[in-house]
Amino acid sequence: MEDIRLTPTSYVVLGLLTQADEVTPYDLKAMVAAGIGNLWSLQHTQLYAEPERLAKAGYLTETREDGGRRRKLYRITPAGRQAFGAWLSAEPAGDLPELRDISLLKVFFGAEPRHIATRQVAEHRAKLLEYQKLERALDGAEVSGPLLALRAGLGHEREWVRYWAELAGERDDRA
Amino acid sequence: MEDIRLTPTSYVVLGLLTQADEVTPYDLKAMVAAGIGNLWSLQHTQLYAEPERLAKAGYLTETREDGGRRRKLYRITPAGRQAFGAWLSAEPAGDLPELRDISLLKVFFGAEPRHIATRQVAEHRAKLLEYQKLERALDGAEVSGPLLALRAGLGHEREWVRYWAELAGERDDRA
DNA sequence: CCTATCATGTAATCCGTTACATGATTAT
DNA sequence: ATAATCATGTAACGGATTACATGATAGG
Repeated sequence: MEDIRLTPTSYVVLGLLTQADEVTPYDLKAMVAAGIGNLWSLQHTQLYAEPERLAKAGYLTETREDGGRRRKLYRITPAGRQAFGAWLSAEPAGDLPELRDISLLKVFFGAEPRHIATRQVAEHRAKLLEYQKLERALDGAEVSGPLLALRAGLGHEREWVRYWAELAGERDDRA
Repeated sequence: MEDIRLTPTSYVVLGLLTQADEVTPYDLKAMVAAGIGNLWSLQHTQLYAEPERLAKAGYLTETREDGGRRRKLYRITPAGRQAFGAWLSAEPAGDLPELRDISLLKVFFGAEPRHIATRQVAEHRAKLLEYQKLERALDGAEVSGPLLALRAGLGHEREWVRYWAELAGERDDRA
């Protein structure tokens, strides 16, 4: 039973496992894609490595299928639930997120904004549409964590569209 | 002369070096703090490691002071300028930035939003004020990369304030 | 049948973080 | 003087990415 440091990646995995029964890394991949991936994405290889790490520390159990592919199956343990619950209700640390946007980095360093902006507007508009579709899908259901998070995404995508549109000279007054 | 992969960190360092003559890692630290750090921060240790890496690959030259502390001094080479220029004018890859906000992650997974939101509003308001002060400092100067990047920061901070204020039940209609 | 794409994984590399450490300045 | 903070680094570790690889399934 090793002692490991829990990272955001760990909590994403633990969080998903609290909502599922027993899953394979591939299931996790699908779950990530279905939701949190939009705000905190993970490479598929991490979805193999991280559960293994968590299992070694006692937060998950690892079993293998008997027949066929003998895939690995993970399930959260009480210790895992406990650790996740503790994190969930703990005060988040005080550091604010950074934009860390490559395009913006280039603008900062003097890249021609117009060109970059035109493409960025298009991409952010596409993302915005995707989110709006997702929002409609959640319409009617009661307010949930995923819905609240989605709304944050919507707000920021609108802001990106507004920002890049202005830089592109589009003067779009309504995102 | 090793062959290295250039990361965003590399470009931040290269970019700063195009604007300065000869600097120590500590100078870099100050330069990062003065601006770029708001959208892409770096640990101080990276400001020791990364220039070394870049120097080994021929993008920087490394010299040492003769007297006193014998600090390391870095200067960008033509190869460095070339690499930076190429990156700057290259089409940014298509992947959009993610929010990657721990507080939002907790909300997604069902943490009580009200409590988290109250604190987040305060912190984002503080950041917003800081940006507004910075903006005033740049007032009058012509439009520059840093100013444009700052405006992106302002927009997103306003959006965060709006978002968290609503979750906190503040109903603030004007960020 | 053959070819893409999906599903499932392992291994190596390496960048970034964490931990540690100490010399120089400034404040009290 | 002494404490505190600033300045300047080194070393180890580990999580995340990259590269590689192969079995299953579906489409043509």
